[in-house]
Amino acid sequence: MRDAYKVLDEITDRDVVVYTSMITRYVQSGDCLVHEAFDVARNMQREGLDPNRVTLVSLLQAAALLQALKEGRMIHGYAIRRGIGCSEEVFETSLMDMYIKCGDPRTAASLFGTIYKRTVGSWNALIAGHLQMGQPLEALQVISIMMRESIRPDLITLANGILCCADLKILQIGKSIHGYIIQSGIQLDHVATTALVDMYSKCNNLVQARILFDRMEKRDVTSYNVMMAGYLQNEFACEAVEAFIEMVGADIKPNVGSILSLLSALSDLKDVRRGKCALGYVIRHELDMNNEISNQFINMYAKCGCVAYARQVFSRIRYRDLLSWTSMMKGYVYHGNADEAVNLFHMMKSEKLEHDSVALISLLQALSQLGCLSLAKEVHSHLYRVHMERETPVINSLITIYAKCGMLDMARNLFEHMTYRCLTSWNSIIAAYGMHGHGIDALKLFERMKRVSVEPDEITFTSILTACSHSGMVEEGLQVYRSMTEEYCIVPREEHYNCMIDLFSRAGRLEEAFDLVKCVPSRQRACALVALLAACRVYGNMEMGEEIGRLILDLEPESSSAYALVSNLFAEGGKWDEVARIRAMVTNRGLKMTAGYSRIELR
DNA sequence: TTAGGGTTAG
Repeated sequence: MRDAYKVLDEITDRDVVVYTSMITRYVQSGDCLVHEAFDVARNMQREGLDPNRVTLVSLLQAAALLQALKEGRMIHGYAIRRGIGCSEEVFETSLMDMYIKCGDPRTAASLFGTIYKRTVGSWNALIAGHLQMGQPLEALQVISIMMRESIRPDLITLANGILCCADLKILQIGKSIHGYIIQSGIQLDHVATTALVDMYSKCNNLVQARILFDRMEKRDVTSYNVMMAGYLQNEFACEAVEAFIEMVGADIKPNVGSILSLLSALSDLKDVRRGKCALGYVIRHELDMNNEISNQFINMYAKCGCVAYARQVFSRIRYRDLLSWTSMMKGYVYHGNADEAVNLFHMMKSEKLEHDSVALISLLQALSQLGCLSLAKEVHSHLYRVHMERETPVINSLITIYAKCGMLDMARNLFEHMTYRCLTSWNSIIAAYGMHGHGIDALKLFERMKRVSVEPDEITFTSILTACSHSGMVEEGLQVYRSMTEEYCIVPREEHYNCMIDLFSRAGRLEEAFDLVKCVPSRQRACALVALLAACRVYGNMEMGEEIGRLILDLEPESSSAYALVSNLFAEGGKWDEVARIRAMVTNRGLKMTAGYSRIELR
């Protein structure tokens, strides 16, 4: 390239064409030499030569590559003054492209209207502009208008269409675009195939995504990252890790995105061992341990129960951003160390960092654990000062904290005055009534929610069933349970079984409860068994109680509370030999019995 | 062409 420049120097009679070809070459050379294009243009002007349309198109491309909006605007202004390229498709499309890549898609969209004869290129630029503005639906509409005007889309149009469908999770249109590509014999390229993999996995069609991924001739970091993200979105963390291993095995160097997805998968799997390996990998391969990656390490360690490691990573970050603070706070909340989370919030404020609604949510969760009503009220009034009173997730957290602190009226009031109620808002208020033993009100809210066409999810049912169980509403609970499985086709999870077992147990229907326990996978059975054991004591069914007691001890031989429960049961039945035997087991295993406590602030 | 902290239950 430099040699070519020397050649130019040697040409004594330089004209616009020579200069323009130099500029074009610099633009095509790649990122590091692009800025030289502007130098050549300046030299050209110094020699009194005026750039022509081709020169300006190349310079616009340079501005787009360098995201140099200022230079791009200057070129645009120059073109207007000299009347170059106005209403010409190629020139206007280059202008649109420049504005979009420089982050000003609005100007690009307004330029579209001035083009006299539009070609696919100009339509594509408009579509790209909408996509960049985060308007995938508008982009799709442009594609359909374009098709109606009988303009044949090219692969770029179609790939952008696929991206829109991925964003909007519209499988049907995505599939029809894929079908159109096959029918019209357009050869799929690497970028379009990657977009298809992304679209199918975002639309939960992982099988099709993997088929396309496997058919790719050459896979790169991006295609692997897309596949990993697909697995993660569909809760296949194990497969995401395998894809990462496969990528490294194929000698493809992971980038920041790959590491972020890997850490996300490992935190889902709670696999701290491989999490530590990931840290080793980042250090060995001198990957930039930037905030993005550090924050994700904090999340991973916290999710795996290693809050101390998370704190170490947090402490080593030189310039902590909002995400670092919130991730660490969330880690503490997750492990019930709410005091430390509140401390962190204060430390963050003392470092003059502005919080956002997400940080406030973590703070509210911590305050909720501490039963700290006064501070929650402070947060509530603060929301109005900073105009966050309409932020649904924060209000949902407030509903929960008010309910947990005994202020059900306040929770209801917040709920009724919300501008927008999402599914979580309904779940929160139903849970609020449930925890106060107002089963009938919870059911009424459930009916109202259905009337306004909000589809309940598994959490809604957990809350409703808990509410029924706390209010002793066995028949209603059974009806809700049936509607969950039959009407809403929700497969009951462990928590639903536990609710039902609790419901039967409290009502003294011990046999039915015991039958249901058998549906829970044995590893997760302990919780249900404890509830049933308590019921056996209340209803004096010592025979079943003893059987359950033995089952609990088999399942949790290291849990001191399990021994306490079983020993109490035998004590009540006067079986002092058994009591002594269990006490001896506790001593032999070196376990200690600890007393429980609860904490709440008085109003 | 990809990727990051969000509310609810138990």
